[in-house]
Amino acid sequence: MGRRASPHATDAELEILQVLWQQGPSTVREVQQALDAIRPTGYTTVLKILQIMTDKGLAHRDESQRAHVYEAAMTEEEVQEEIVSHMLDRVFSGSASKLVFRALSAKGASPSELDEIRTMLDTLKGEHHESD
Amino acid sequence: MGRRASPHATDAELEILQVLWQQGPSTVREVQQALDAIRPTGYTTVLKILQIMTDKGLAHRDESQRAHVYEAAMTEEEVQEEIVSHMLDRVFSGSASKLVFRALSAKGASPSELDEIRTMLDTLKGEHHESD
DNA sequence: GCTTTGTTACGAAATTTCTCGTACTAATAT
DNA sequence: ATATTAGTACGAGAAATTTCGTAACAAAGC
Repeated sequence: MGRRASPHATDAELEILQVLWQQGPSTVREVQQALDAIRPTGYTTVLKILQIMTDKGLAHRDESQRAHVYEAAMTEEEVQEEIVSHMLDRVFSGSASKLVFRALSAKGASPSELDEIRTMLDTLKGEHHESD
Repeated sequence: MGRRASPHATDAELEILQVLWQQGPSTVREVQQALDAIRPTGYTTVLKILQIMTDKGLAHRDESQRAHVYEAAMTEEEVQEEIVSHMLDRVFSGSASKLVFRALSAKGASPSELDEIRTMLDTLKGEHHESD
Protein backbone atom coordinates (compact mmCIF):
# COMPACT_ATOMS: atom_id res chain seq x y z
CA MET A 1 0.00 0.00 0.00
CA GLY A 2 2.71 2.46 0.81
CA ARG A 3 2.33 3.94 4.24
CA ARG A 4 5.36 3.68 6.45
CA ALA A 5 5.99 3.19 10.14
CA SER A 6 8.09 6.37 10.26
CA PRO A 7 6.80 8.20 7.19
CA HIS A 8 9.94 9.78 6.00
CA ALA A 9 10.36 12.73 3.73
CA THR A 10 9.94 12.34 -0.02
CA ASP A 11 12.40 13.66 -2.57
CA ALA A 12 10.53 16.90 -3.15
CA GLU A 13 10.20 17.39 0.57
CA LEU A 14 13.91 16.83 1.09
CA GLU A 15 14.71 19.45 -1.52
CA ILE A 16 12.52 21.92 0.31
CA LEU A 17 13.99 20.99 3.67
CA GLN A 18 17.45 21.74 2.33
CA VAL A 19 16.29 25.21 1.35
CA LEU A 20 14.73 25.78 4.76
CA TRP A 21 17.89 24.62 6.51
CA GLN A 22 20.02 26.89 4.36
CA GLN A 23 17.86 30.00 4.39
CA GLY A 24 16.08 29.59 7.69
CA PRO A 25 12.34 30.31 8.00
CA SER A 26 11.05 31.34 4.59
CA THR A 27 7.89 32.27 2.75
CA VAL A 28 6.58 30.14 -0.08
CA ARG A 29 7.88 32.74 -2.51
CA GLU A 30 11.38 32.55 -1.08
CA VAL A 31 11.47 28.77 -1.20
CA GLN A 32 10.06 28.73 -4.71
CA GLN A 33 12.67 31.15 -5.98
CA ALA A 34 15.48 29.10 -4.47
CA LEU A 35 14.19 25.91 -6.05
CA ASP A 36 13.39 27.58 -9.36
CA ALA A 37 17.00 28.66 -9.64
CA ILE A 38 18.00 25.00 -9.73
CA ARG A 39 15.10 23.62 -11.72
CA PRO A 40 11.84 25.17 -13.01
CA THR A 41 9.37 24.87 -10.16
CA GLY A 42 5.84 26.26 -9.99
CA TYR A 43 4.67 28.44 -7.15
CA THR A 44 1.56 26.47 -6.22
CA THR A 45 3.56 23.26 -6.37
CA VAL A 46 5.86 24.51 -3.65
CA LEU A 47 2.92 25.88 -1.70
CA LYS A 48 1.13 22.55 -1.82
CA ILE A 49 4.13 20.56 -0.70
CA LEU A 50 4.79 22.97 2.16
CA GLN A 51 1.17 22.53 3.24
CA ILE A 52 1.56 18.77 3.12
CA MET A 53 4.79 18.99 5.07
CA THR A 54 2.99 21.03 7.71
CA ASP A 55 0.26 18.38 7.93
CA LYS A 56 2.89 15.67 8.29
CA GLY A 57 4.74 17.60 10.94
CA LEU A 58 7.82 18.10 8.78
CA ALA A 59 7.42 21.88 8.86
CA HIS A 60 5.92 24.51 11.10
CA ARG A 61 3.93 27.45 9.79
CA ASP A 62 3.77 30.94 11.18
CA GLU A 63 0.53 32.48 9.96
CA SER A 64 0.89 35.81 11.73
CA GLN A 65 1.88 37.52 8.50
CA ARG A 66 -0.08 37.55 5.29
CA ALA A 67 2.64 35.54 3.59
CA HIS A 68 2.97 32.54 5.87
CA VAL A 69 6.47 31.70 7.04
CA TYR A 70 7.56 28.07 7.02
CA GLU A 71 10.28 26.54 9.13
CA ALA A 72 11.80 23.07 9.16
CA ALA A 73 10.38 21.04 12.05
CA MET A 74 13.31 18.66 12.17
CA THR A 75 16.99 19.48 12.23
CA GLU A 76 19.30 18.45 9.43
CA GLU A 77 20.90 16.00 11.85
CA GLU A 78 17.65 14.26 12.74
CA VAL A 79 16.59 13.76 9.15
CA GLN A 80 20.03 12.60 8.11
CA GLU A 81 20.15 10.07 10.90
CA GLU A 82 16.71 8.73 10.08
CA ILE A 83 17.53 8.28 6.43
CA VAL A 84 20.90 6.70 7.07
CA SER A 85 19.25 4.32 9.48
CA HIS A 86 16.66 3.36 6.89
CA MET A 87 19.33 2.86 4.24
CA LEU A 88 21.33 0.63 6.55
CA ASP A 89 18.31 -1.63 6.90
CA ARG A 90 17.22 -1.65 3.28
CA VAL A 91 20.44 -1.68 1.31
CA PHE A 92 23.36 -2.44 3.57
CA SER A 93 22.10 -5.29 5.73
CA GLY A 94 22.90 -3.17 8.74
CA SER A 95 26.62 -2.87 8.01
CA ALA A 96 27.73 0.67 8.76
CA SER A 97 31.23 0.07 7.45
CA LYS A 98 29.85 -1.00 4.09
CA LEU A 99 27.90 2.23 3.91
CA VAL A 100 30.99 4.20 4.82
CA PHE A 101 32.96 2.43 2.15
CA ARG A 102 30.38 3.28 -0.51
CA ALA A 103 30.20 6.87 0.67
CA LEU A 104 33.94 7.24 0.26
CA SER A 105 34.25 5.47 -3.06
CA ALA A 106 31.13 6.95 -4.65
CA LYS A 107 32.73 10.35 -4.90
CA GLY A 108 36.46 10.20 -4.57
CA ALA A 109 36.61 11.78 -1.14
CA SER A 110 39.32 14.43 -0.85
CA PRO A 111 42.34 13.96 1.42
CA SER A 112 41.08 16.69 3.73
CA GLU A 113 37.80 14.82 4.09
CA LEU A 114 39.71 11.64 4.86
CA ASP A 115 41.59 13.44 7.63
CA GLU A 116 38.35 14.77 9.00
CA ILE A 117 36.96 11.27 9.12
CA ARG A 118 40.08 9.95 10.78
CA THR A 119 39.66 12.46 13.56
CA MET A 120 36.08 11.38 13.88
CA LEU A 121 37.17 7.76 14.24
CA ASP A 122 39.58 8.65 17.02
CA THR A 123 36.80 10.36 18.92
CA LEU A 124 34.46 7.43 18.55
CA LYS A 125 37.16 4.95 19.50
CA GLY A 126 37.79 6.91 22.66
CA GLU A 127 34.14 6.55 23.60
CA HIS A 128 34.31 2.78 23.34
CA HIS A 129 37.38 1.95 25.40
CA GLU A 130 38.58 5.15 27.00
CA SER A 131 41.82 3.60 28.26
CA ASP A 132 43.31 2.62 24.91
CA MET B 1 4.42 12.91 -10.80
CA GLY B 2 7.30 10.83 -9.56
CA ARG B 3 9.42 10.06 -12.60
CA ARG B 4 13.13 9.89 -12.00
CA ALA B 5 16.19 10.32 -14.18
CA SER B 6 17.63 6.99 -13.04
CA PRO B 7 14.50 5.31 -11.72
CA HIS B 8 15.88 3.76 -8.64
CA ALA B 9 14.56 0.81 -6.75
CA THR B 10 11.61 1.24 -4.40
CA ASP B 11 11.57 -0.07 -0.85
CA ALA B 12 9.80 -3.29 -1.74
CA GLU B 13 12.18 -3.81 -4.63
CA LEU B 14 15.19 -3.29 -2.38
CA GLU B 15 13.90 -5.89 0.03
CA ILE B 16 13.62 -8.37 -2.80
CA LEU B 17 17.02 -7.48 -4.17
CA GLN B 18 18.53 -8.22 -0.80
CA VAL B 19 17.01 -11.70 -0.91
CA LEU B 20 18.27 -12.27 -4.44
CA TRP B 21 21.76 -11.14 -3.47
CA GLN B 22 21.76 -13.43 -0.46
CA GLN B 23 20.20 -16.51 -2.00
CA GLY B 24 21.23 -16.11 -5.60
CA PRO B 25 18.77 -16.82 -8.44
CA SER B 26 15.44 -17.81 -6.90
CA THR B 27 11.89 -18.69 -7.78
CA VAL B 28 9.01 -16.53 -6.67
CA ARG B 29 8.22 -19.10 -4.01
CA GLU B 30 11.73 -18.97 -2.61
CA VAL B 31 11.76 -15.19 -2.45
CA GLN B 32 8.30 -15.13 -0.92
CA GLN B 33 9.27 -17.56 1.82
CA ALA B 34 12.35 -15.53 2.68
CA LEU B 35 10.35 -12.32 2.94
CA ASP B 36 7.47 -13.98 4.73
CA ALA B 37 9.85 -15.09 7.46
CA ILE B 38 10.53 -11.43 8.23
CA ARG B 39 7.08 -10.00 7.62
CA PRO B 40 3.83 -11.54 6.29
CA THR B 41 4.05 -11.23 2.53
CA GLY B 42 1.62 -12.57 -0.06
CA TYR B 43 2.73 -14.75 -2.93
CA THR B 44 1.17 -12.75 -5.74
CA THR B 45 2.54 -9.57 -4.23
CA VAL B 46 6.08 -10.86 -4.59
CA LEU B 47 5.31 -12.21 -8.05
CA LYS B 48 3.98 -8.86 -9.18
CA ILE B 49 6.93 -6.92 -7.90
CA LEU B 50 9.36 -9.35 -9.50
CA GLN B 51 7.52 -8.88 -12.80
CA ILE B 52 7.76 -5.13 -12.45
CA MET B 53 11.44 -5.41 -11.60
CA THR B 54 11.97 -7.44 -14.74
CA ASP B 55 10.20 -4.78 -16.81
CA LYS B 56 12.36 -2.09 -15.23
CA GLY B 57 15.51 -4.07 -15.83
CA LEU B 58 16.21 -4.56 -12.14
CA ALA B 59 15.94 -8.34 -12.48
CA HIS B 60 16.40 -10.98 -15.13
CA ARG B 61 14.01 -13.88 -15.58
CA ASP B 62 14.83 -17.39 -16.70
CA GLU B 63 11.63 -18.87 -18.10
CA SER B 64 13.06 -22.20 -19.14
CA GLN B 65 11.47 -23.90 -16.13
CA ARG B 66 7.84 -23.83 -15.22
CA ALA B 67 8.64 -21.88 -12.08
CA HIS B 68 10.55 -18.91 -13.47
CA VAL B 69 13.87 -18.14 -11.86
CA TYR B 70 14.68 -14.51 -11.07
CA GLU B 71 18.11 -13.03 -10.68
CA ALA B 72 19.26 -9.57 -9.63
CA ALA B 73 20.31 -7.55 -12.65
CA MET B 74 22.50 -5.21 -10.67
CA THR B 75 25.16 -6.07 -8.14
CA GLU B 76 24.85 -5.07 -4.53
CA GLU B 77 27.73 -2.66 -5.08
CA GLU B 78 26.09 -0.87 -8.00
CA VAL B 79 22.81 -0.32 -6.19
CA GLN B 80 24.53 0.77 -3.01
CA GLU B 81 26.65 3.27 -4.87
CA GLU B 82 23.66 4.69 -6.71
CA ILE B 83 21.67 5.14 -3.54
CA VAL B 84 24.51 6.65 -1.60
CA SER B 85 25.11 9.04 -4.45
CA HIS B 86 21.46 10.07 -4.43
CA MET B 87 21.49 10.53 -0.67
CA LEU B 88 24.58 12.71 -0.86
CA ASP B 89 22.73 15.03 -3.22
CA ARG B 90 19.40 15.11 -1.45
CA VAL B 91 20.26 15.06 2.21
CA PHE B 92 23.93 15.76 2.71
CA SER B 93 24.64 18.61 0.30
CA GLY B 94 27.32 16.44 -1.23
CA SER B 95 29.39 16.08 1.93
CA ALA B 96 30.65 12.51 2.16
CA SER B 97 32.19 13.03 5.57
CA LYS B 98 28.85 14.16 6.95
CA LEU B 99 27.29 10.98 5.65
CA VAL B 100 30.06 8.92 7.18
CA PHE B 101 29.58 10.67 10.48
CA ARG B 102 25.85 9.92 10.49
CA ALA B 103 26.47 6.33 9.51
CA LEU B 104 28.77 5.86 12.46
CA SER B 105 26.71 7.69 15.05
CA ALA B 106 23.37 6.34 13.90
CA LYS B 107 24.11 2.93 15.33
CA GLY B 108 27.16 3.19 17.53
CA ALA B 109 29.57 1.30 15.31
CA SER B 110 31.60 -1.39 17.04
CA PRO B 111 35.37 -1.05 17.63
CA SER B 112 36.06 -3.77 15.07
CA GLU B 113 34.08 -1.83 12.50
CA LEU B 114 36.01 1.29 13.35
CA ASP B 115 39.27 -0.56 12.74
CA GLU B 116 37.93 -1.83 9.45
CA ILE B 117 37.12 1.71 8.40
CA ARG B 118 40.53 2.94 9.48
CA THR B 119 42.16 0.39 7.20
CA MET B 120 39.90 1.57 4.42
CA LEU B 121 41.02 5.15 4.98
CA ASP B 122 44.65 4.16 4.75
CA THR B 123 44.00 2.49 1.42
CA LEU B 124 42.19 5.50 0.03
CA LYS B 125 44.84 7.88 1.29
CA GLY B 126 47.46 5.83 -0.50
CA GLU B 127 45.53 6.23 -3.72
CA HIS B 128 45.59 10.01 -3.48
CA HIS B 129 49.28 10.66 -2.98
CA GLU B 130 51.02 7.40 -3.65
CA SER B 131 54.47 8.75 -2.65
CA ASP B 132 53.54 9.76 0.90
C1' DG C 1 -10.18 -38.50 -18.20
C1' DC C 2 -10.77 -35.48 -14.32
C1' DT C 3 -9.26 -33.17 -10.23
C1' DT C 4 -6.03 -31.08 -7.51
C1' DT C 5 -2.01 -28.28 -7.15
C1' DG C 6 1.25 -24.80 -8.28
C1' DT C 7 2.31 -21.54 -11.27
C1' DT C 8 1.92 -17.11 -14.33
C1' DA C 9 -0.83 -13.28 -16.11
C1' DC C 10 -3.82 -9.61 -15.56
C1' DG C 11 -5.99 -5.99 -13.62
C1' DA C 12 -8.18 -3.44 -9.97
C1' DA C 13 -8.16 -0.87 -5.68
C1' DA C 14 -6.07 2.01 -2.04
C1' DT C 15 -2.51 5.19 -1.23
C1' DT C 16 1.08 8.44 -2.18
C1' DT C 17 3.59 11.74 -4.78
C1' DC C 18 3.87 15.58 -7.62
C1' DT C 19 2.08 19.07 -10.42
C1' DC C 20 -0.89 22.64 -11.51
C1' DG C 21 -5.36 25.19 -12.46
C1' DT C 22 -8.93 27.69 -10.40
C1' DA C 23 -11.34 29.97 -6.83
C1' DC C 24 -11.25 32.76 -3.07
C1' DT C 25 -9.41 36.46 -0.03
C1' DA C 26 -6.89 40.20 1.79
C1' DA C 27 -4.10 44.20 0.89
C1' DT C 28 -2.83 47.94 -2.02
C1' DA C 29 -3.28 51.51 -5.39
C1' DT C 30 -5.77 54.55 -8.23
C1' DA D 1 -15.11 52.06 -4.30
C1' DT D 2 -12.99 49.33 -7.78
C1' DA D 3 -9.27 47.19 -9.97
C1' DT D 4 -4.97 45.09 -9.49
C1' DT D 5 -1.79 42.37 -7.04
C1' DA D 6 -0.17 38.74 -4.04
C1' DG D 7 -1.22 35.44 -1.31
C1' DT D 8 -3.81 30.87 0.50
C1' DA D 9 -7.02 26.99 -0.09
C1' DC D 10 -8.81 23.33 -2.55
C1' DG D 11 -9.19 19.75 -5.49
C1' DA D 12 -8.25 17.23 -9.63
C1' DG D 13 -5.40 14.42 -12.45
C1' DA D 14 -1.46 11.59 -13.92
C1' DA D 15 1.93 8.40 -12.52
C1' DA D 16 3.91 5.18 -9.25
C1' DT D 17 3.69 1.99 -5.36
C1' DT D 18 1.94 -1.81 -3.06
C1' DT D 19 -1.27 -5.25 -2.22
C1' DC D 20 -4.16 -8.87 -3.58
C1' DG D 21 -8.09 -11.35 -6.00
C1' DT D 22 -9.27 -13.93 -9.89
C1' DA D 23 -8.59 -16.19 -14.16
C1' DA D 24 -5.98 -19.05 -17.10
C1' DC D 25 -3.00 -22.81 -17.67
C1' DA D 26 0.09 -26.63 -17.26
C1' DA D 27 1.70 -30.59 -14.67
C1' DA D 28 1.00 -34.37 -11.62
C1' DG D 29 -1.96 -37.70 -9.22
C1' DC D 30 -6.03 -40.46 -8.67
